[in-house]
Amino acid sequence: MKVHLQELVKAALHDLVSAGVFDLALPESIAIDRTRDASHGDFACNIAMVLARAARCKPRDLAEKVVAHLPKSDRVEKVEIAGPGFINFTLTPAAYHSVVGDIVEAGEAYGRSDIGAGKRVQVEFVSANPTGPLHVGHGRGAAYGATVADLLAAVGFQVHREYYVNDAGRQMDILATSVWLRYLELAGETLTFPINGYKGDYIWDIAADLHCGHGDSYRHATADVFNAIPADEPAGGDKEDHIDALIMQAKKLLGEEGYLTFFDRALDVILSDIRQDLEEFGVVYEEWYPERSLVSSGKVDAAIAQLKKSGHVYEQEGALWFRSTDYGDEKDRVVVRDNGIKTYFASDIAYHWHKLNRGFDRVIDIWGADHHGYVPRVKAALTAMGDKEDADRLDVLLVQFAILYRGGQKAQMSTRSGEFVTLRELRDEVGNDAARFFYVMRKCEQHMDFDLDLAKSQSNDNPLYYIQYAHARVCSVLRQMDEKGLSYDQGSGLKSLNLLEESHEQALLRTLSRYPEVVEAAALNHEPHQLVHYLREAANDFHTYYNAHQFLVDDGALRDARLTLIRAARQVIYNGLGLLGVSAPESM
RNA sequence: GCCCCCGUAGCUCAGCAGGAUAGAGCGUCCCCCUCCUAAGGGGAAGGCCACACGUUCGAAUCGUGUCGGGGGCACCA
Repeated sequence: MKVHLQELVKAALHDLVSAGVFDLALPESIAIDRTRDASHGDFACNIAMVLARAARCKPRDLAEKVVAHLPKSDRVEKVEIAGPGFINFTLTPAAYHSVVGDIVEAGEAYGRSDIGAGKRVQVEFVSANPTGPLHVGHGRGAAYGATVADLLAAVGFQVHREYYVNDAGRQMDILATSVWLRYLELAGETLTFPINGYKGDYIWDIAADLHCGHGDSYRHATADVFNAIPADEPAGGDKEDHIDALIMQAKKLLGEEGYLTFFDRALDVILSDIRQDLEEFGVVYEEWYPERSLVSSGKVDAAIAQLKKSGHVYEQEGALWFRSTDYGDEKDRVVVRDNGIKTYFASDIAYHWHKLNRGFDRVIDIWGADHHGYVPRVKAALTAMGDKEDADRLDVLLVQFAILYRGGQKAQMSTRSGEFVTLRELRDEVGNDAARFFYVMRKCEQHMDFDLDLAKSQSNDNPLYYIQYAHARVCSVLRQMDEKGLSYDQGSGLKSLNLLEESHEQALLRTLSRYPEVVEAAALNHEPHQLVHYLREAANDFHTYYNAHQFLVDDGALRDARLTLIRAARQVIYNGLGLLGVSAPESM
């Protein structure tokens, strides 16, 4: 529709210029916007104000000339000039009636498009360290990432969803060591658990499982384990030195094979738990990309070599530094520590470098907002290694924290304390639908207060129920129709749409026609919340209509028309909820 | 100190590639079922869009600065 109006205006301007009325360059694009107020018609064009200066003409006069030269269109009922020089278009009812046909014809595909033109987009999200169950902070990234990915797929992008598994590095060693220490306790040893170890119940579970399977074969006396280990923090030492020494001790006492038994089991159990959790949440991936494969295949070394080749690398005090300040970072960053261990930054560079070389047109990372300082240095490295355009293909979307409130009380979410609220607990409490919906209700850069009581409430306070109820209500009407022995004929309904003359019907039609634009905007701007708000409006239009008019009327043609309309509304709500990963119940 | 996000109705938030009287939900106050689920609908009250300058025909929207809230600034991952 917008395109149609743009063409009309363009044609009018072309006429005016070629007739020599104005001497100006035709604008690249002509803005046609939905009006906010129905008294301004359906669409408005501001072109007269934009061109007024160049045309040396008052906006309203210019607008009048444009209107006079507009080609005729059967979809436009009237054109008015208003305010400072807006050209307002009011569409004919027939123009809106065609929307119903479009929806009926497209069904579940209504709202989908191919503007993505099959371009390959990778969306990497969650990627939480496999050191414990997902908590509610990860949940927001999961819901947001999954929805953004689905939206992009809906508008024609070829989407590759990926979870980067940080299964190498120090945190994993701390995990393996934590499990071993718990195992020792189960085997009968008495020890003081390190302050920096993982203390969650799931560590005990994994340890118990291993103790069950292997008995005491990995048992060592506490005295040997803690022999020559520097003191932990409560004892006046450094907690980092303490845990690092314990890791070394575990590797030494257990040997490579024994150590890997603990390491692999912990990783397996936790990763499959995460995978299952996400699957139950409706979040699935095309690929789980292990950091270990990056290391073992030599990609990290290759990346470092590439970085060296760029000339932006130097050695200082035994460490290898990347001069990221050359690219506007505030300080240089270490890539290889003086003890020879590569930093997390090194594998991250390698991962992203490799990602950009995997043939994606666009790469989207979804990170927690606490990582924002990381963006410039990753981009700096990619720019140094390739060219600027490579780095520009990477979009990093930062998701702010979600804070849970239960009865006004803030919930803990520290992975280390063992007293966090897990995603699974949240899902059990409010259900998958409410969790998915509430997480994407706010734009991602907005700090979010997640009100558990509201998400659980089955009342009109809860926007999710309001939308789902609209869907269920249509289903209910159709059930009533059967019970009353009334007939419905879609073909007749489509032919009788001209009977839909009520203002409520016009309003609903107008809203339904917007759906494809909303999906497109939500996808391209990575803003699922736009779809949430739209669905609420659509549900509102439907509920209002429901209250104002009877659908199951005696007049067969009118009944067919109205039922066709509300079935179209149901389809749009169904499609929209589907994109949000939320169910559309047939009865409530 | 530097960087990121936020500051719109009592509360939670839309609106922000500039546009015509600033919107919704909740809460408050009225009203609507002999009728397809009242888990609904209609109406009222409620705002110097944090503040100040600037750009513009036009600023909640763009720019700069100030103030307030949240977060981040390791040879950790």
